[in-house]
Amino acid sequence: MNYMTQEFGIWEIAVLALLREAPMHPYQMQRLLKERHKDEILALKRGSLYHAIGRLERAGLIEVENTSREGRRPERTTYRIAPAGTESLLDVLRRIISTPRQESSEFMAAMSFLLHLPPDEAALQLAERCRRLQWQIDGLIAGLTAASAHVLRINLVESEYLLAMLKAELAWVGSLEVDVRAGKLTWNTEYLLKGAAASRQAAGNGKD
Amino acid sequence: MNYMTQEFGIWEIAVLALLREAPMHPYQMQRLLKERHKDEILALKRGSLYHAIGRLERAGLIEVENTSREGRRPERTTYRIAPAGTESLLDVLRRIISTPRQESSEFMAAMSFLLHLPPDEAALQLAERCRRLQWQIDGLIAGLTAASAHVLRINLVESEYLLAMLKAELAWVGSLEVDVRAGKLTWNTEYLLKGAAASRQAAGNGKD
DNA sequence: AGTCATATAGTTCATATGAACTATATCAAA
DNA sequence: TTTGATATAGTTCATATGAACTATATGACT
Repeated sequence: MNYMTQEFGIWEIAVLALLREAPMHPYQMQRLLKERHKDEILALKRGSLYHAIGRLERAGLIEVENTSREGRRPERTTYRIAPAGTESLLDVLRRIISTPRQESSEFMAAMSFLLHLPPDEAALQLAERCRRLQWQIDGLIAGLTAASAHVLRINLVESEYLLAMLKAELAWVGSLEVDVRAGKLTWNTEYLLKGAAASRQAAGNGKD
Repeated sequence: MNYMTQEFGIWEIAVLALLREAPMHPYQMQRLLKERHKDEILALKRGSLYHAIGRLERAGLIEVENTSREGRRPERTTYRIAPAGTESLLDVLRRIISTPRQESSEFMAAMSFLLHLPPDEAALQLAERCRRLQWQIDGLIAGLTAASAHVLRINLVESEYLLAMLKAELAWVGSLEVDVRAGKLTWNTEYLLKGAAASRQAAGNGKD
């Protein structure tokens, strides 16, 4: 009933979704995703496409329809989705939507170790992030406004989501910066690093 | 001035940050991160730690302090941070904080292809996600409240960030579900898939 | 005394990733 | 007409990832 639903990456989902529209060859998938600006938003690296296709084929989720050649260009292999592929696609979509997962982000890591920067430096970088988030938001809004004239809303939900998340992040980062600048949140890097080491030693350098 | 600042993963940052507190061996890093619940929030897989350490050592950012052995257990190698390591750590932190990056998430991919599910099914899964997000939020708030009694706020910022993001996601997913349930946002999967294929063919099956 | 779970400490290996490369065709400008 | 940019279409290969494995020690419980 579910085939290999676990090990799905983003490329696998994209490939199955595209092949559900019509059979096509890998290069066409790239063009289509680019045309629809999904490549930026999903951060797809083209080099990984052919690997994903290989995996899907081995799993029996897609099939070769035919191979053709124009002039002396490389051969084009056209794929189509298999019935199992459609089922798998819907399975993963259901699972991903229903089940939030803790995906690790660089920024969370940086926040985890924020105390390594002195407060004034931290405030500076946070302010810069705010500026760039605002640019991104402005750009995204412009794009959404332009697109909504000729694209159905269902095809823009991922951008709406991204926009909501960027706005929330901007608000949070902004408020953190304010707290740091106002001294409402502050710290002493030297002290914390020494302190942590000392308390660990006091605790017998071992178990908590 | 900046050494290999680009290819830093989350493990690299964690290792440098920990070694800045005191020299220690890899296993102790794991324990410390677990003790501080950073491992969950950063989604660190322990198998990758030793690889990260190898890279950092080759890059000259950390150094072996000594190796010891207790009984017949495997050897423990204690590392310390090199001056270049401290600089690199601060460099990456500054860069990551100041520069938002589009990191690709599963959920964004699912939203990109939401039209593959029929609207009522989509609403169902979105509702389930809301429920689980709410649990996560409740748990996180409980954890934060408990921790704030004996942990400095600077050591909890990443959880505050996560909380803000989860709340924003819950709000957005909730409003999307409402829109779908109310028919304010709806779609016809069959029609859209056929339509997309047809319009591509009309456009000469090629360049846009 | 024996078994079971857990902590200690790290290694191996199959698989995944993505930057760079290969090679041709086409069109525009100089 | 030669150069240079871009589109076409996919492959290679060094490196990264992480699940599973190795092997001992310790304490708990039966």
